Amino acid sequence: MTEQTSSLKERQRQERERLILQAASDALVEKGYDAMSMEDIAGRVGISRAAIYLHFPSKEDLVLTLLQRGIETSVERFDALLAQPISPRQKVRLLIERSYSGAAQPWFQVFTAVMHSPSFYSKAAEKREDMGKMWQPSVERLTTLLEDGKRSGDFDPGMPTSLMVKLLVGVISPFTKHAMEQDQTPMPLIVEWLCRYFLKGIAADAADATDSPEDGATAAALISPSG
Amino acid sequence: MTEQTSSLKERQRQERERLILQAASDALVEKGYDAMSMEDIAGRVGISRAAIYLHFPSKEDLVLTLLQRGIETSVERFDALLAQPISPRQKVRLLIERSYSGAAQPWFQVFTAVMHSPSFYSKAAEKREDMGKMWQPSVERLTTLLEDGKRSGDFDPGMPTSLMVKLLVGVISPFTKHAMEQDQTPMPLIVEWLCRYFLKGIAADAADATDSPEDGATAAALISPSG
Amino acid sequence: MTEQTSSLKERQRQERERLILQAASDALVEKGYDAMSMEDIAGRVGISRAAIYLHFPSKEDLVLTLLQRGIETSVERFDALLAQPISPRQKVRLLIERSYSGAAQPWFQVFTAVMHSPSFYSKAAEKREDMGKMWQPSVERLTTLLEDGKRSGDFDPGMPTSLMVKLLVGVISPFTKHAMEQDQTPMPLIVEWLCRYFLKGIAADAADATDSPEDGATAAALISPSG
Amino acid sequence: MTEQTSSLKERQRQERERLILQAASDALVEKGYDAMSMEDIAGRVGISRAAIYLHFPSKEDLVLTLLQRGIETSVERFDALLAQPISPRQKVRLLIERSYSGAAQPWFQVFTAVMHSPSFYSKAAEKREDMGKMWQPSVERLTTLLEDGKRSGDFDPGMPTSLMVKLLVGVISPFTKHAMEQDQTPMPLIVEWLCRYFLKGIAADAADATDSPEDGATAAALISPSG
DNA sequence: TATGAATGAGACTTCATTCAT
DNA sequence: CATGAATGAAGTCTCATTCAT
Repeated sequence: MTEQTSSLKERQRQERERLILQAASDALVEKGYDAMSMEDIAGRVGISRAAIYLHFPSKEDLVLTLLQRGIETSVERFDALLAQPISPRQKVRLLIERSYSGAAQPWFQVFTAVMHSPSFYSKAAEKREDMGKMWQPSVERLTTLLEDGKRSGDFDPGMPTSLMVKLLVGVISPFTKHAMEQDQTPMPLIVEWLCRYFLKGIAADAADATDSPEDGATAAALISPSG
Repeated sequence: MTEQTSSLKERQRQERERLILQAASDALVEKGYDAMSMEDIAGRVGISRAAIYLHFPSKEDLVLTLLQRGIETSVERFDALLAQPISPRQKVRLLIERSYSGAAQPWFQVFTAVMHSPSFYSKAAEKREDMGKMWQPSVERLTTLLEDGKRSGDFDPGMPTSLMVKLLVGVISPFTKHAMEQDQTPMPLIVEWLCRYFLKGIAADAADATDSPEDGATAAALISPSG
Repeated sequence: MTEQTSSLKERQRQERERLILQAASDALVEKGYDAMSMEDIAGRVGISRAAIYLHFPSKEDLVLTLLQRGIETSVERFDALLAQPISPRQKVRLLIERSYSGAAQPWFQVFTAVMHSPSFYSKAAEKREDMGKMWQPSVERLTTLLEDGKRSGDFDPGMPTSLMVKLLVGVISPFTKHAMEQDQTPMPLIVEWLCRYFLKGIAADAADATDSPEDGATAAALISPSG
Repeated sequence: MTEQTSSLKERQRQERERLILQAASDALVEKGYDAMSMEDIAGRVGISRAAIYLHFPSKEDLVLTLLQRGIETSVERFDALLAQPISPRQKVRLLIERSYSGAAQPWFQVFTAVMHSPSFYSKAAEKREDMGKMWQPSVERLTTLLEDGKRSGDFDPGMPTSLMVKLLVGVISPFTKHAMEQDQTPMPLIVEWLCRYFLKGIAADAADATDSPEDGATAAALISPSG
């Protein structure tokens, strides 16, 4: 019986925790890390500030947990996508399209909101060695995807994969999304153009489609002829 | 003589003001709007908090001024660049390269830092109608540049220019810069790859280099066949 | 049980609030609105500044509440006095005597202290339409009292009641009280003389006890012969 | 020559001082002591804050001087009035009427404004033994006037003169004036009624017009039968 | 467990006052 | 003589966090 009770309580506890994280997520996206107060969160959940501390030891840890949960979810979705029997180009397309669909990952917005808050970033850096490690799993998946594409001849094998990853992240980042949403162009078109843009940008050069000799002459020398 | 005196004092005053703005700029990039305190700024300059108020009526106005000054400077540099007798592709290259050079526009970082602070953004929105209007002049210049490139056949005439502008801004944004700086690749190479990436991404399609029929079949239909 | 608990907490809360208001009252009378700091109040109660904000959203609201509570109490006492089966003259006497008794209404002092603070007055005017409306109920009672006296032949029916009210308020105002307390004369005597002064001052003229023709000749013409 | 120069400079200096005092007077009446800032004064005169300190060592002293000058002027006017060959009743009338005339003594408003600022009052009390001494000359004149009236049979010889003085001061105080100005009654009528009120209030009792035995029975016993 | 109460630290801002020029 | 510049002290208010109930 104790077990059942405990289990029930535990479930309630986790539900509470989920609600808090959800509220924090909303508040974070809406106000940013600094401007978000514990009262904001408590108010949305309908509990007292103090109750939050029964689940998380500090505002900082609360947000850190939020990120971790988000990443876990995100990685699962990544894996599902990557497991599909389609070409790397198609996978990239799906990834971008999904990022711009309405029900997209709110966690990504959270992540970005937090990344842009130096006051959190510096604090967190002290506590957990490197927040960047949370990226790791996602980055690994993207890396695999893009290298698959290189091998299949879709993507330029000369471009460092780490750069490609960052560029892809840039395309699907909520910051870019936010910027695009301001545009008059209908969203489906925007997404289509984004896909084209990114895919062309990292595509393997068709034949010798290098920049014409006039521009980038010097800089281009830095890169071994991409053939 | 009074003129000289006045001029001297005025120069000193402006110098002080410049120092304050510089300090604010640094603090802003380092800590973000909310976490930056007036004491942070005063400390860097070596004056008292109260002294700042001799130059700016509030923290908010100080940052607003910072943005305006930055934009003015930025637009001038834009114009100088655009006036050069080189191709649009070359101009875009220069623009990107310059953004990643050491002495690049810190104002851009400031702008981005501020854009990511909802607490400032909302306050400022009340005061000055639309902070977005400060972007206008820069956006206009980029628009002209990119449309020139379309006419010269360098850039894809099918892609909406407003999208191109946003993509270019994304490439030279301090957020992207920050991400790139984490990469192991030497900076000059990164920049070269960035240029290629962007220019290829928005390039006019060579012949019929559309996506192979397999991918984007549906979505591509949204865009009139680029042939 | 929960009810009792709630009731207990609520009672404690109200007690705290009362203590804060009391302290604010003292500080206000002693220092005036501007010079009174939240620290002054907190210190008297033995709590921290921040604790005050758990009860009142701002200094201004705290004082506003103080006034409202005071008026409510005051009006109740007015009503009790006016309900007594004595003549209007007697009621006026009682009113004055009570104002000068030791345990007199401190709220009146508060009110006056606040009325003399332009900085509060202007702020409050913005918030609540007209602070003068808080006077209304008290003024109405005094008006009724004095008009009763006119009808009973005790008071001069020629003098505008609104003037009488203001004169009576003047007599019982803490400013007058403060002045009187500086006098050497024993307080009971002072009060007796005050009563006589006021009652004679507003008394219906016995017979034709108008000013002798010599003085006020011109001005007196303004007032229709009080017969 | 030095003398003339000195004299000229001295005159200019005094003129400046006068302007400062005038500005302070205005600001004081408008904002009260605490809310009035040195910048308020400097701004009205068109000089810098620092310049004020060339004439007065502190805000406190500035206001103290303001009071002294005001009293000096006031006493002169008192003397002129008292020297007139009219009855005490007439003199009181004139005094009241003048207090309510448009060009009345602004210094009185200043005095009251200051009296109502405990923060100034307490500070000043520390510096100059007793601010009350500044009243002295004025009080002496009023005392003389009222005792003359007692001797002439106009005023009640039983009422302590010091009380009469305070009551008279109350009638002509700017606080009363302010209250009266809120009334609908035309000002000339108000003034006439005020005169009547005060004169009747302190008048010698016609015959035995004591309060009817019912009221004030006990208290009245305190005062020796006014016959 | 959950909460109301409490607080210390710190934020922005104001202001009387001083001083070098 | 007058001023712009500077500041220290103080004031109002916010917030993450703790703790007794």
